[in-house]
Amino acid sequence: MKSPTVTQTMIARKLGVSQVTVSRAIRGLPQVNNSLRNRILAEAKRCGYVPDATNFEARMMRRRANGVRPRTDVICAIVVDEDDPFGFGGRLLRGMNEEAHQTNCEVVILTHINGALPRIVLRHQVDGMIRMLGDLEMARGVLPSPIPWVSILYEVPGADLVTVDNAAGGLTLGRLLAAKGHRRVAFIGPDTHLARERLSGLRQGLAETGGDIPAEWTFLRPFVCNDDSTKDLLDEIFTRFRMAGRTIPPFTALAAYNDFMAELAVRSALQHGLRVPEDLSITGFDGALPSRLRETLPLTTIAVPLEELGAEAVRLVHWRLEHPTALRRKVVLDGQLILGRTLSAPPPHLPEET
Amino acid sequence: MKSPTVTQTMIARKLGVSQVTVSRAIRGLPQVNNSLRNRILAEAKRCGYVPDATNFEARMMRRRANGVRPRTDVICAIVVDEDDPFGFGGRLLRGMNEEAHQTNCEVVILTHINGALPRIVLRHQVDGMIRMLGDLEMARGVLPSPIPWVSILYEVPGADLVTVDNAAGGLTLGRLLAAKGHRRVAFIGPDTHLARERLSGLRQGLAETGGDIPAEWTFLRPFVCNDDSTKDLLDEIFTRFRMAGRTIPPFTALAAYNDFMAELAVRSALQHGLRVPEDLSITGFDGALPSRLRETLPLTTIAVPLEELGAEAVRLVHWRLEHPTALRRKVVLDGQLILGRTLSAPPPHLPEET
DNA sequence: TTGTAAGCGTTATCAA
DNA sequence: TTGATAACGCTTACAA
Repeated sequence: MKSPTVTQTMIARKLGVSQVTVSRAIRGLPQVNNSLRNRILAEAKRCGYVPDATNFEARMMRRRANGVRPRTDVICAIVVDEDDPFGFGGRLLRGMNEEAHQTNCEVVILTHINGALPRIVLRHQVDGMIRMLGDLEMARGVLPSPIPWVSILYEVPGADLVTVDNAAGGLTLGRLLAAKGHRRVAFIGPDTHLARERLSGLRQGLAETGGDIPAEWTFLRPFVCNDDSTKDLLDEIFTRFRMAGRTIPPFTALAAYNDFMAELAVRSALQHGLRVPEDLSITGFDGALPSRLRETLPLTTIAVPLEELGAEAVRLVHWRLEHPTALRRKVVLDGQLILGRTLSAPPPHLPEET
Repeated sequence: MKSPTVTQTMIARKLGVSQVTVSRAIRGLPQVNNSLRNRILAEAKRCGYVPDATNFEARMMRRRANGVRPRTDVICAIVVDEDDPFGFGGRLLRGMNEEAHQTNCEVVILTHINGALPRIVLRHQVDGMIRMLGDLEMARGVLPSPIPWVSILYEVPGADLVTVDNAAGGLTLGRLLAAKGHRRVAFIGPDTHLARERLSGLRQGLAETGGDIPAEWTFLRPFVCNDDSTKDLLDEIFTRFRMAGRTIPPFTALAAYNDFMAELAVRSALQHGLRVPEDLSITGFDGALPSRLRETLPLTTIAVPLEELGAEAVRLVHWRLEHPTALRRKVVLDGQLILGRTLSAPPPHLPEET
C-alpha cells in the first residue's frame, strides 16, 4: 500500500554521479556516456524507478515552466448518464481504444458531469476531450475548456466534429428506392437535426426520378427511445390507412430514421398483414447490433462506421493538439449501404398517384 | 486554448503581501486577518485562480513531502472490453456516481487495460480502483497496485469485495419453490462460482422439505452470453423429455442462473407447448432491465441491488483509505425477492417420483 | 497576524 | 561528457 518513492537523486547517490546525469540517461538524451547510461538504467530498473510513477507532478511542473503545455497522453471521453440501448458506446470506445493504443495514448471515460469541469480536466491530466453520447447541454457547460474538444455525431459550438454524412446516406437510400421504382415514400423519425438530414437526403434521391416523401407521410415525433411510442405511432399509421378502406397504405416504402425504428416498423407491418418487402419496402439507418429478426429478414440500411468514428475522434484530438489555432474542423465519414432483404420493387397493383 | 497560469505569487504581488499569506488565506487557515483574507479571496476570484487548476502538481508534490499520500478524490472504475448486454454497468455506475457525488469525489472509467497499470493510476491521480465488470485475469495483472482495490461481485485475491449473497438468494427461491410444493427442480446456468453459489442455496432451500435439484437435471455449461447456446441447451432439454414419450419434463420447476436465461427458458417452454407456470415454474436471478416479455409475464426472481453495490464499492474504497492496514473486507448485500408470475404450485397430474 | 527560508523531484541553462 | 545551479508553485517550519 505504501510506495517508497524512488527518485533520480537516490539513484545518483548510489552510483556516485549527479542527479542531472541520471535524468539525462533516463530521458535518453545523447550526451551521456554509453557505459554510464547502462549502469544508470540498470540501477533504475533494479530499484523500481518508473518515470511516470515516481514523480509525474515534478516532471509536469518543470515542463510547464518552459511555457508549453506538456502532454499527458490521456484523452477523456464523456458519456453523460446515457443508457446506450443500442450499444453505440461500446463500438465507439473500441475504435477509440484501438487508435489510442496505436498512438501510445489512453482513454478514460466520464459518465457524470456536475456542471463544472471534471477534476482530471481541471488538473491538466488529460490532453483533450471527446463528447461521445448523451446530453449536449452538458457539453456546453463544460465547453469553455482549455483543451481540445471533439464531438461525435452532434454539433457542439466551438468543438471539432466527427460525424457521418447523414444526407449522403439518405441520398444513397433515396436513389436506391427510386431505382427500384418507388415514387411515394413515408418517413418516420424523431424531430431532430440528424433525422432531418437523413430525410433531406432521401427526398433528394427520390426527387431525381420524380419521387417524394410528402409532408403528410412524414412522421416526425419527439424522440423517446422506447418501443411504445414508436409502436403506437406505427399502429396509428397502419390502422389509419386500413380504416380508410385500403388494405395497404398509399406509400410503397417506409424509410425509418434508424434501424431500431425500422425493425419495429417491420414487425408492425407484418402484424398488420403486410408482406415485407412485397407490399411495403422498409429501410433503416445505423447498422446497429444484430437482432433475431435481422437474422431472418436483414434490413436494408446505411451502416454507420462507429469504430471508425471513435478512432477518428482520437486522431482529431491529436491533430488539434498540433494545430491549436487552426480553424474548427469537421471530419465527415460516409456510411455504408447494406443490402438487406427489406427493399424490393413496389407492389404492381398499387396505382401510382400523382 | 491557452491557460495563463495564475499563481499565488501573482496574487501576492498584486496585493503587496507574501505568497505564503495567500496560500493560507486560500486554504482557509485560521491565522489570517479577516479583512486581508477577504481582499485576497476577492482578488483570487477576480483573476480566476482555481486551486485545482492552477497547480495541482505543485500542491501534490509538496504534500507528499510530508510523508502522507495525498488524496485526489478521484476513483477509477474498470470495465474491461465488456459488452454489458444487460445494462449492469449503467446501474452500477449510477450508484457509484451518486455516492461519489455525496462524498465530494469523482469516478472515471477505464475500458481497456493494456497489461500494465493505467497511466492515471501509475501517476497517483486516483485514490482507488473498482473492478466492476469484465475479465478477472486483467484484474490480476493490475493487482500489485499501490492503492485500494475493490471488486464487485467477483472475488479478486487481495482486493476488497462488494457482492450479493447468492446463496441466500438461492435459499429464498428454494424455500419459495418448496413452499409451493415443488420437490424436483432443474437448474441451468454457466459453470461458474456465482452459479454454484446460487445453486447451492436453491438446493438447501428445497432440501428443507425433502426437495432436490438432482445432478442429472443440473445443466451447467461454459458461459457464453448469447442467445444461441442457451437456446440450444433448452431445446435439447425440452426435446429430450418429449422424445422420451412425455409431454412435460420430469421436473416441475426450472431455476435459471439469471433472468436472461430464465427469460429464454420461458420462451422455450412456451414454444414446446408447456404452460408457464401451470406446467413448469421458472425462476430467475438478477432483476435486470424490463423486457417486453416481462411486461406480460413478469419473472419470479431475486433482484440484485446494483446501484447499491456501486455505492457500496465507493464507500469501501473510502473506508480502505482510512484503514490501510485492516484485514481484507467483504461487504455482502442481500438480493430482494421479486414475486412475478412464473412460479405457481406444480401441476397436479405429475406423479411425485421418489 | 505576517513573513522568510527550505524543500518536494524534475528539467533547462550554463559552465567546466 | 558531466556537473552545478536555478526554477516550476506550493506547503511547512520557524522567526518576527
